[in-house]
Amino acid sequence: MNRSESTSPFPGSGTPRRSDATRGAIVAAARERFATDGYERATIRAIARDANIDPSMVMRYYGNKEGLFAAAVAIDLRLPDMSGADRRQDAGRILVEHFLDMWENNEVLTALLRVGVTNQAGAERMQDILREQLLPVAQQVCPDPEQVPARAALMASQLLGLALTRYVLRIPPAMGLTRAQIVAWLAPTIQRYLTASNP
Amino acid sequence: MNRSESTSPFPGSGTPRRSDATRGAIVAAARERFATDGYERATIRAIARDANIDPSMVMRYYGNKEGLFAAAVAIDLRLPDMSGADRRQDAGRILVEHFLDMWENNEVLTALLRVGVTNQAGAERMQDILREQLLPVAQQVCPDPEQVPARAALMASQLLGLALTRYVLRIPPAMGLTRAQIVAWLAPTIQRYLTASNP
DNA sequence: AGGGCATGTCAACGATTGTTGGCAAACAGA
DNA sequence: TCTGTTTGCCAACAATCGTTGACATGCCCT
Repeated sequence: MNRSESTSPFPGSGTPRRSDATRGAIVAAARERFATDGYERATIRAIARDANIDPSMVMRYYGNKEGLFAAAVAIDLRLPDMSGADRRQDAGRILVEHFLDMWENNEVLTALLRVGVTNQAGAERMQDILREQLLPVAQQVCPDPEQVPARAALMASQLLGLALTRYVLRIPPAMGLTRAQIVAWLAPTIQRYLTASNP
Repeated sequence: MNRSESTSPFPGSGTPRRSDATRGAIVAAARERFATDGYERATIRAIARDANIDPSMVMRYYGNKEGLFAAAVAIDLRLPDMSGADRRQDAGRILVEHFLDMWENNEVLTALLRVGVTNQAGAERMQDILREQLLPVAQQVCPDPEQVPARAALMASQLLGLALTRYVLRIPPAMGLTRAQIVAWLAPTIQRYLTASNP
C-alpha cells in the first residue's frame, strides 16, 4: 500500500509525510486560484507554478482536478451554539457578525461560491454545507421543527446574497456598506426569518 | 462597408438581413448554453451545433466569444414605475413578485448571474444593470436620496440571494418554497430596506 | 552499506479550445 | 444576364488543457 496516495492535506492528522510541505503549498495555491478564477479558469498548471512544483505532482497527490478541489475546499463554518434563550433572541445579530468574520478572513468561501455556481460538484458541496451546518443552527433557534428547512433556506438566501454582491460581484455600493450598517440592516431580517411566526 | 458586420441580432431593428434567422438561432442557442454551462464551459462549437450552423459563422457575425455573449445577454428588467404613494407602500411586494416573474420566464438572467460570478466582463455588466435599472426604482421609493445606493445594494443582496439559492445552486428547501411563501417572507424585507428609517 | 520507496522533473500524449482563411453556392441589383 | 456581395461549410491553425509514464534523486529502514 502506498502511503503517499492519501489525500489528507494537513500534517498532524495522520502520519506526517515528507511531502507535507509540498502538499500544503499546493492546496494553498489551489484555494487562491479557485477563489479568484473559478473552477474552469483555475488551471492545474497555474496552481503548480504558484506552488513552485511540477504539475504532475498535483496529479500524483490528488488524483485529478476534482480531487484537488475537494482537498482544497474543506469548509467548517464554525457556527456558534445557539442554545439558550438569550442567544436565541440575538440569533440574527450573532449570525450576521459571524458570517462577516468568516467571509473576510477565509478565501475558501469565495472559492466555493464561485465554483458552486458553474460546477455541479461545487453546487452539491454547498448543499451539503447548508444541510449539515446551517440547518442545525436554524433548528436550535426556530420553534417549529417542520419549518426549519424553509427558514434555513431564507436565511441562506440573504447571507449568500450579501456575500455574492459584496465579495464576488464586488458591487460598489455593497462594498461601501460598513460592518455596522450590514449588521444593523441584516440582523433583523435573519432574526425574523428564523423566529417570526408564519407571515 | 460590409452591412453584415453589424451585431444586431433581431429583425425589425435596422435593415433586415437574409441571415437574421441564423443570427437569431445563434443567440438563442448561446443564451441557453450560457445559462446552463456558464461562460467558460459554453463552447462556441456547442452553441453552433445547437444552432445547426458552422462555428465560423459565430465568429463572422459576432467577432469573438465576448461579442457573442454581449449580443446574447441583453437584459431589461422591465421594472414597474414606483411613483405614487399607494405603490410606494407596496413596493416590497410588487418588486418581489416582479422579480419572481422575471426569473422564472427568462433564462438570460440565470446566464448573466452564472457568467457574472466567474467573468469580469459579466460582473461589470451586472453592476451596470443594477446602477441603471434597480437604483432608479430605489430612488422613487426611498425618502433620502443620499441613502439610495446603500438601500439598493441591500435590496439587490436579498433578491440576488434568492435567485442564487433557488435558480442557480438549486438548493432543495429554497426550491420548495412556494411563490406565496417567498412573497410573504421577502416583501417585508425589501420594504424595510427601501423605506425604513436608518436602523 | 544497500534495497526499496517517496519525491520530484521532464517530455510528451490526445483532446479541445477560440479563431482564421479559402472556397462554393445562393442571392441581389444592374 | 452578369457582377459583386452575402451566406455558409470545410479544413486547419496555434494554444492550452488535464493527464500520463519514464527517469533521476534523495531519504529511510534494516
